Amino acid sequence: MAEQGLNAASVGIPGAGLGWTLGVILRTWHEQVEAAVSGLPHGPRGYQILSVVGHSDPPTQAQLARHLNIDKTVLPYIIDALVDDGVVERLRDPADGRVRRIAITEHGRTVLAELEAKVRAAEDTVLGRLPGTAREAFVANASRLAMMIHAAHPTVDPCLELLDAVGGE
Amino acid sequence: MAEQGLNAASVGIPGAGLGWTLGVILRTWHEQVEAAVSGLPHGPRGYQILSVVGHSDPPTQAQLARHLNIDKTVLPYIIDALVDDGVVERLRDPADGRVRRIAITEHGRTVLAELEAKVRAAEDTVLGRLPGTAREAFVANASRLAMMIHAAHPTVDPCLELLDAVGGE
DNA sequence: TATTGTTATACTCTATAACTATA
DNA sequence: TATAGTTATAGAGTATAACAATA
Repeated sequence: MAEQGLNAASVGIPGAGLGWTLGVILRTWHEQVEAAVSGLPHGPRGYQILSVVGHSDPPTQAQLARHLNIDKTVLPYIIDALVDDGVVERLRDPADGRVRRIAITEHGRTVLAELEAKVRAAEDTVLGRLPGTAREAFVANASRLAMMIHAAHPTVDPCLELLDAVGGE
Repeated sequence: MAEQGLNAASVGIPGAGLGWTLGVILRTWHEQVEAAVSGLPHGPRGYQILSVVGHSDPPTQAQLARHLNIDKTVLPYIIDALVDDGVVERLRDPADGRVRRIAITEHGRTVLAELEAKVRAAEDTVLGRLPGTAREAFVANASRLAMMIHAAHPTVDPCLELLDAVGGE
């Protein structure tokens, strides 16, 4: 019981490489944000949807599924819960009777504003351990990398405008 | 069907913030590494265990579970599969009859060496989109952050020696 | 009494398939 | 024929609870 940690011989491969590193950070983010957005249905998932819907023209469910990498078969349940909560609504597209566009409601905007403040605070507790410049560099590099990956992925939406705005190659 | 992507209005919150960013990167890592280590039981999970065991003194199962954030009840199944594969073995600890220390076998060392080369290549396809300096900065910052989080987490192993080697505060 | 390892069970999340309505 | 959305079902992954062995 004296020794609880792993031997220092693992310095060469801290934890177990990049996957361990990203896993630790993402898991912490998830825990913090889950606590921050408790109340909203489906926690971080529901928040991500509300956030996208709140900052873009009403997307279709298929677009949301592709963008957030959520299976299209689980989206209806989450959307239903968010509609019941009164933060989003389903709009019929006059141009295409098949699609349902997800729009944020007025109430949803106020909820989103509150949650964004809480999430910012939650992310501060995660990233705040890094000095300012390192933190900014980390977020910028991660964003850039994720958007390049996302843009290159054949099955998901291009998001090329975003890429240009950030400087992908 | 003309427009497939999301509106550029979401530039302010690319995707849906930090969670989206880390999720995209980690998911891509997982896909690539899963393909790279196919053959080893339990894919990336099995690889992470083999990697830790191959680079440290034989840890107990409880230590492995805490370090890799795997529930202690699923570890026996994974270890069983790795033992059946002949890459690790369970050793009894002379000092404590309860614990089973997991050690890599000779065969396991050759398998690990091969897999590490494949994983390095897989990670290159993930991170290779970033220019060299940005990539190094990203990995260094991510590592540092993850180790600080890990060290601060009360329920997991301290790993303080690792932290010192990298420069935590 | 607490801890390591194990097993069995239940629960959650995700993926598969099939159906409708539109195009 | 193909796509958007929905539903029901099956599977993988994860957590909960209980147990034996040891400290």
